[in-house]
Parts: sequence; structure tokens; C-alpha cells
Amino acid sequence: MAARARTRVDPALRRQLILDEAIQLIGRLGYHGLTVQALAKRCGLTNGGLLHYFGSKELLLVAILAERDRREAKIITATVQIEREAACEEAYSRLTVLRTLRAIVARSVAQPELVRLLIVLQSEALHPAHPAYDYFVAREAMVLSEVASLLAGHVADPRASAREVLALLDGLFQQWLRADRGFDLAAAWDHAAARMIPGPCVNAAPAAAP
Amino acid sequence: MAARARTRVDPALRRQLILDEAIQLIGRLGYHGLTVQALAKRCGLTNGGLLHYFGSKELLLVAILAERDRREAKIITATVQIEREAACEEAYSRLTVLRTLRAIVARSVAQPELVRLLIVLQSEALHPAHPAYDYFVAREAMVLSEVASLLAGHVADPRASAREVLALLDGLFQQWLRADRGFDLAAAWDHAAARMIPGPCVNAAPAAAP
Amino acid sequence: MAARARTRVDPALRRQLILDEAIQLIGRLGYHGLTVQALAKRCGLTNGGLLHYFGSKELLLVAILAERDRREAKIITATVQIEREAACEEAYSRLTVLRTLRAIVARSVAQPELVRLLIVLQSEALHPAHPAYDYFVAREAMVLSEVASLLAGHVADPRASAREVLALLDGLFQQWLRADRGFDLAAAWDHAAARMIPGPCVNAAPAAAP
Amino acid sequence: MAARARTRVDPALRRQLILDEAIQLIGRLGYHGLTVQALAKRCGLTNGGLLHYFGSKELLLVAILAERDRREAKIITATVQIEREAACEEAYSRLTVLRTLRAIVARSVAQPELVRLLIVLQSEALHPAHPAYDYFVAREAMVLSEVASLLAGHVADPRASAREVLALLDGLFQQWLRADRGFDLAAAWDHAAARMIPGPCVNAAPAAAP
DNA sequence: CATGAATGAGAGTTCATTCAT
DNA sequence: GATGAATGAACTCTCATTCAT
Repeated sequence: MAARARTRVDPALRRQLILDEAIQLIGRLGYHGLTVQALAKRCGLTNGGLLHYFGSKELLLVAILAERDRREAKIITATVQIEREAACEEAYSRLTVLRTLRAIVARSVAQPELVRLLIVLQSEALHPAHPAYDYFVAREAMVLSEVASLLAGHVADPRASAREVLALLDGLFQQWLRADRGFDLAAAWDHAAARMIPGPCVNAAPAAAP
Repeated sequence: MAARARTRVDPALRRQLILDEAIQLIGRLGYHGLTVQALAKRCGLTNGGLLHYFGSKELLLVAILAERDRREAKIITATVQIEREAACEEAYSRLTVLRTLRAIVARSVAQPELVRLLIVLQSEALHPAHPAYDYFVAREAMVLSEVASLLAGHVADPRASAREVLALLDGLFQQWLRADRGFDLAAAWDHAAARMIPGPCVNAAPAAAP
Repeated sequence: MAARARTRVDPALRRQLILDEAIQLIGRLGYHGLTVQALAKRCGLTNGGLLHYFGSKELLLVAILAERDRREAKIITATVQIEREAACEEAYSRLTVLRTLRAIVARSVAQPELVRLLIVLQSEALHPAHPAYDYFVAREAMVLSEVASLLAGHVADPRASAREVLALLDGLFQQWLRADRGFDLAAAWDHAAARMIPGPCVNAAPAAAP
Repeated sequence: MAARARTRVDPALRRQLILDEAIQLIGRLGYHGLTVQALAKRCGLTNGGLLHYFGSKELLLVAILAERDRREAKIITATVQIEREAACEEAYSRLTVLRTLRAIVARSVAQPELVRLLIVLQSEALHPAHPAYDYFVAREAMVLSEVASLLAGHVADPRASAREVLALLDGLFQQWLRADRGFDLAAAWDHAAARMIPGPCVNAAPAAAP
């Protein structure tokens, strides 16, 4: 009764609030573990009220993935731009590549909910019947080629190295989450990246030749 | 009624059959996606009949994890023993370490169902409320220290490198499954491992030759 | 599908209807014999629809007990008030006490469903694990002390007599129900009450001595 | 395995053990609350093993009721005989009647499991669909007439007084069980019986007036 | 815009019972 | 005589969804 006097919330804002909560919940429980009712309760509205915004649970997932893209893009493009400008280069030098990847990791660390969503959903969606399966197949292809082009010129097989960079990132993210963010992810990444993308000094003089 | 004439199956064998099917199903759908009914139907009995063997869905999971341990242990111990004997060494040389890890990957490739179970369940169980959470926390700690001790003497920071090896493995496994085993996982691993565990001479001049 | 056009029922009314049916069913079958499904069907909705109102079977029981309290209170307070006013007394005379108890019995006879609920549930709840155990322990304590205070001044040991009044009532109720209300409960009560609460002449002069 | 060496138990003894356990369980949970599995486990055999002895749950109930009769008869006949012999009377004097009833109560107190079975089952079986319904209808009729004949000559309306005696007994038994036998049932009975079956001095001349 | 009633399907689990061994 | 596998039906409860209000 008293709660009935709840102030009318701006629909766009409410939508955003729902997405925020959904990202957190789905990042913890996965898509199958998320229930519309649980999410609705968290957002302070009812079952049906929530579906008013998204139509169905699956459409909610679509919206979540789109939101995820937006947030990730914000991280990536900002990072790439900054690093590039800082380097004032035409192409990417090895140092710029490392700095870029490191910056992406650093920004991810600042948004663990986003990381969690990615890691949890990505594995759950390994099955072709999962509603996010196509999304993650497409995303992987895209990210792989992006990283490969970033690494081009610095490694012998950019495609293979891109796979490794991605695998390493995902694996470390997962360990980091399981440890409840209990170790320095950025440091761990640096340690690994130095090896994955070897500089001239690392593999001594001869390596610089090719 | 007609099905009543079903031939009596040896209980131990039936248990094994159930576990086999369960590993496949849970590897595709996750624990939350698995339904007792679906599994029972696959095994040709009713859900009540299945629970006669395992008591509850959660106890079934426990049995599955135990079975997973058994199979993984079979891979690991066999591999380690073989490589060690082949090398006739006191301690592990770098080559033996690489051979060992490669052999583990090769054997995993031969048992994709086991890999799938690991990858899917491990991510789903990131949440502390998941019934397999404790299991995977413990497993990670164990595997990390095992790999670290394997790497000792060959890398500057065995613990950090162990993390990387594990992360890389998990990440590559996941990509491999998403691609429906559409690339050569062993080769991808070799490519990465050579960098992760650098030998003094490896990325020197001779390495450029091949 | 056809049933979909069912006219919308006022929620408060529907709740009341469910409670009515529940009291009847539970009075016949006990709590353990009641099934949500059977009750729901009686009320013309699905079991999920019914649980929408009460949350769970146990919470339904709580609601039933509360409703029972309300109805019983209505009987008791009305009776007590009426008899008291009729008697225009300060304290209760023996006659007023008898009239009060008799009126309670008479009103109970008019609501056999309520009696049945009490008798059946009360026995089933003798076991401490029963969800209504605490309720009936508390109720007995309360009723015992109420009756005792009613009898105070008219019997030597009000507490013991209260026990007897209660025991007699419960026992007669049960016989009455087993006989499918086939004898005059009010008359049976009168016959007994005259003995349980003896009049002034009975404990006449000699009784006054102690 | 080790338990497999369980010594073969004499069937008749085993049957008795099962009945003992069943009386306890059903006295706590009622017939609907009793599960064959729970009883079997308590008796140290399996589901099917137990049904070997009784055929079905309902036939088990029949056996339990027969056993209950046997035990009750042992109490009653022994008591009646003893009291009668002690009194050396042709008919029952008031004192003998009181002594007899009191002895029955005293012996019941010594066998609370039997009392519990009666009280719990008797209420649960108020419903005509209950498998013990007919049994308790018949028992009540029998006991009523027995008590009535016992009271004949001592009260004005033996049938009505028999009802009261029975009601009082049942009601007190129930309170006694709910209090976990926390008061002196025999004393409570004595207090009540003195009133229910008034001696010559008690309902002296004046009492007849009203 | 949002509620809350209601559905229909399906979840895991339990139960009495049957039957081959 | 007794086990243990297995069934089929029932149970409580939860879910995503629909829709009148």
C-alpha cells in the first residue's frame, strides 16, 4: 500500500537499471540460472512489469548482450585511441601493442561485472542451442581478427598469437574471478604478455633480424 | 508395459552408462541445464529409477566429479610416467616438461567429452553457491601447484607461469570447443608452449631456421 | 482454452473461498492428506495459481489457522459478552458459567467444519515435527487458562477442572463427528457439565467447611 | 558387505519387531505419515523385504490394529479380572468400577506407545475413506457398550455416562501426550472420575433437586 | 506504465508397489 | 526369505509467459 506511492521512474532510466541488475545476476548465475522473477524483485517491480520492457527472457538477453557490446566498445575504442595518440605512430609499435592490451586489462579490472558476464555467459553458450551461441561465435571471430591485426608485424603467426592472447586473457579472467579478484590481474597479464609478444631484446640480437 | 520385458542390466554397468551419458549431457548443458528426466530417458529408465542409483541430482554431480577425477588422473599419471621413463632423468628437463604437457593436451583431444565437462562446469561453478564451487576451487589450487612444481627450475616464477599455462590451456580448450574442434589444438598448444616456457636456445638464432 | 474466459474473481473473495475449501478438506484429510492440487481443483484454479495466494502449503496452513482463530474468537467473544450481559453480574455465577459453555457448544454445533478442523488437526499435530505443533501447544495453554479463570470460585481446583472440561469437549466432539453428528451434542454436553461443575447444593454445607 | 552377514532372524520374531516399530512410527506420524521405506530402514531391512511380511501398507495397518487389540485386551481383561476377584462381588460396586477404570488408566500410562497409536490413528480415521475408519467405528460402539454395562446401576443414564467417560479419557490422553506426559495422568483421571461417577453421598438428596 | 492473477509446463523428489534374482 | 532395481504416479514448488485491469 505504502509502496504503491512509488515515484514514477523515467522509463529509459528504469531500463538501464534493469540492465545493470541483469548483468550482475546473469554474471553470477548464467542465463539458465537467472529467473525473471528474481531480477524483477531486485529491480523493485513485478514479473510482468519487467517483461513490459523486454518482451521475453530471451529478448532481455539480447538487450544485455547489446549493452555489453556498448560497454566493451567504450573500453576498447577509448583505449586504442589513447594509446595510439600517445604513440603518435602510423603503425603500432610493439610497445604500443603491449600498452594497449595492458590498458584493456586494466580497464576490465575496473569493471569486474562486465568480465564476469563475459566469462560466465561465454562458456554457458558453448552449446549451439544456447540463445547466445551465435553471438559468441561471431564475437570470437571478430576479436580474433582484431587482435591478429594488432599483432601483425610483431609475431610470426598473428592469427595463432591472437588465439593465445585471447585464451590467456579468458583463462586469467576466470582464475581471477574464482579467486574473488584475489590477485593482481594486471601484473599477471604483464608477466604473460612479455612472453607472448616477444620484443627484440627478449629474444636477443638475432631475433631482431627477421 | 511392453517395455517391462527389458532385459536386466548389470547394476555396475548401468551406473557406468548413466555416468557416461551424464558427462556428455552436463558437458553440453551445464549442471543447471541438465534435467534428471532427460538423462533418465537417455539411459532408458525413469527419473525415479535413476535416482535409485544416486539419491539426488546433487549427489549425481558428486559422482560425476569423482568419475572425472578418475579419468583425468588416468590421463595425467600415465602421461607423466611415460615421459619420465622415456627421458631417463632425475629431474625434469625442459624438453620433458614440454613433452609432458603436450602429451596431456594430446590425450585430452582424444577425450573431448571430458574437456567439455571441465570447461562448462568450471565456469558455471564460478559462483560460490554452485554445488561444484568448492570442488573447482580445490582442483585449481592442486593443479596450479602441480604445474608449478613441474616448471620449477625452468622459469623464473613457477607459480605465475603455472597460472599462465593453465589459463592458456583453458582458453584454448574453450575456443577449440566453440569451433567444434575445428582447429588443431595440439599444434596451437605447441606454438604457445614454446613461448611460455622459453628455453635458452629456443628463440635464439637456430629457432629462426625452421 | 475455453476455460480461459473464466470471469475474473475478486482476489479477496477468492482468497476467502480458498480458505473455506481448505478448512473443509483439511478437516477431512488432515494436513498430510491435503494436496495443493486437490484444493486448487476444488477452487477452480491450478495449483500454481493457488500458491500465488499463499506461497506454500505450509503458509497456507498458517493462513488457515489464523482464519480458524478469527472464527473461534467470533464464537467465544460473542458468547461471553451475551451471557455476561444477560446475567448482569460482576463475577460469573455458576449458572452463567454453564450457560456460557453451553452456548459455545451450541455455536460449535452450528459450524461443524470448524470443529472438524480443530479435532483432526489437533491430533495430527501431536508430533513436534508437525507444522502446527507449536500452534496447538500455545492454544491449549491459552484455552486452559481461560477456562480455569472462568471456573475460578466454582470448583476446588480450577486448573484441573479446566483440563477436564477441555478433555470432555474434545472427546465428545470427536465422537460426534465419528457418528456423523448423529447424536445431540448439546444435550450430551449438558449432561456432563452438570457433573463437572457441580452446583451450590452439591458442595453445599459440607463442601464449604474445607 | 559386512552387513550381509546379518544373522537370519526368526520370521515370527521379525514380524513382531516390525509391528513394534510400526506402532511407534504410526503413533507419531499417523498412517499417512508412515512410509514403508522409513519403517523398513528402522527394522534393518529393505522396502520389498518388509512387504514380504505384510503384502501391502494397508495390510500392515490391519496387522497393527489386530496387534493393538491384543495388547489392549491384555490390559482390560487382566484389570477387570483382578479387580473383580479382589472385590468378590456378583455385580460391580461403585468402588470396583472406579478401581477398574483407574487400573486401566494406570496400565495405559505404562504403555504410552499404545495410547499414542490409539489417539493419533483414531482422529486420522474420522474420515470414512480412511482404511481404519470402520475399525474405529466398531471399536467405539463396543467400548461404549462395555463401559455402559460397567456403569449400569451406578448412574442414571449409563450410555450417556459411558460417552463421557470415553470422551474424558481420550481428551486427557491427548493433553497428556501433547505435554509429553508432563503431568500425572492417573491423578487427573481420579479427580475427574470422582465427579463423573458420583457416589451415594455426593449426589445426596439436594443434588436431585435441580 | 505496471500490477497481480493465472496458466501450463516442468522441475526434483518421494512413494507404494512389483518382480527378477 | 530377502534384496535391490525399477516403475508410474503423485507430490510441492518454480518457471516464463499472458492478460485483464
